[in-house]
Amino acid sequence: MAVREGLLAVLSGGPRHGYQIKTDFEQATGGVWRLNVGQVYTTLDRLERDGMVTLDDSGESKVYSLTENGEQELARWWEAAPLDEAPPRDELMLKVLTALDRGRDHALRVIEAHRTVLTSLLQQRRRRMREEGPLTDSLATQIVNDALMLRAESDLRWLDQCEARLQATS
Amino acid sequence: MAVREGLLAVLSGGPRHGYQIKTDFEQATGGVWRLNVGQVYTTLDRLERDGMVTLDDSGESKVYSLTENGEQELARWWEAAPLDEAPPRDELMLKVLTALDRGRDHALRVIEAHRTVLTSLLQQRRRRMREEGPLTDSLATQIVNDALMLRAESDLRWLDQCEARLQATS
DNA sequence: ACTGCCATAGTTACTGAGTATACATACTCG
DNA sequence: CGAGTATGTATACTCAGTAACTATGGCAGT
Repeated sequence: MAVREGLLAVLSGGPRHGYQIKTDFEQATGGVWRLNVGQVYTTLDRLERDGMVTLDDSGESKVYSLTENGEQELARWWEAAPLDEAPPRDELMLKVLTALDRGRDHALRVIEAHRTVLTSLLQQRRRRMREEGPLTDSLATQIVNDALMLRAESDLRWLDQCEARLQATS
Repeated sequence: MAVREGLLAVLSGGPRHGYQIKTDFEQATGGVWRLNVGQVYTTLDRLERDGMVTLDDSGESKVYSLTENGEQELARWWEAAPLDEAPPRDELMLKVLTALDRGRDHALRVIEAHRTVLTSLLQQRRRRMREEGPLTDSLATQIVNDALMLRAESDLRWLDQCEARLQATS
């Protein structure tokens, strides 16, 4: 349920219609998260049903606006940190864990393969960031790239740690 | 599509029935990822439809086994690193990005709130890991905890970096 | 012996996330 | 002027995930 709140956030900048919400959302995320139009409209339908937005159908196009409820919901989302939530299912983690079930050696191979790819991916991103980033990228894009790189670094560190733990038990 | 492959991975350990697949999967992930039974069976239905597993209905309970196709698919999944994939939608990132759209100050408040919570969460996990971990936890649980802590650290570093970038543009 | 609880085993119906595609109109570039 | 592209909306579909139900067998306590 993140797109839902994302759309509310866009609408907090003022009423707009579906297509515009989509493009605004994509721009806010520096273009990394594309939205399918269909998803926007169905999500808006649900938001309307739940009293978070209202629809003005009278003009040419359908214009959505935030309601009081919607604003409160949005404010809660921005403030609230997800303390108790179950950790998001992570594909890399799942791969290693299931591979581990099939034996230490298999897990080590999976770790190695992913480390190689992740490393080169990270280097590419670093280079791109150094060369073009500061000149061409918006603040949003820079922030997104920071996140992607830090995430990749953290994944790599984790792979190393997994390997260490596996070798300790051999 | 991670549960799908997760179930295949469990089945690669030998034929078993739905409920057992569920419990095995949960055990493999150190108990952090619970599966709803319904999801297991519907996913197995799709896997059967796609020729990844076969169902033996003759006995008391329904026993699923991997097919050739299923094994190949699974091997591909374990080997292949997701190079070109779109970055996973991350709730924290989305919060900060949309908040940024509503103004620098708002973004700074959101960052600050999340940093506080994340920091204490991380400390809790660190303490738990130091005190109980090595004695009671399985290898899977330890590995999962590693991932959660590294992820939290990376998120914190990212929040710091966001703040720095925001203050640089003020 | 009975009762209630828990684990095992499976089914069904539902919501929500996400994709593909169809169908308009309008602008714009060669 | 026509082809392509941007804007705008709608609908049908698959997959992910949850809730709630049935049913059976064991076993713990009274």
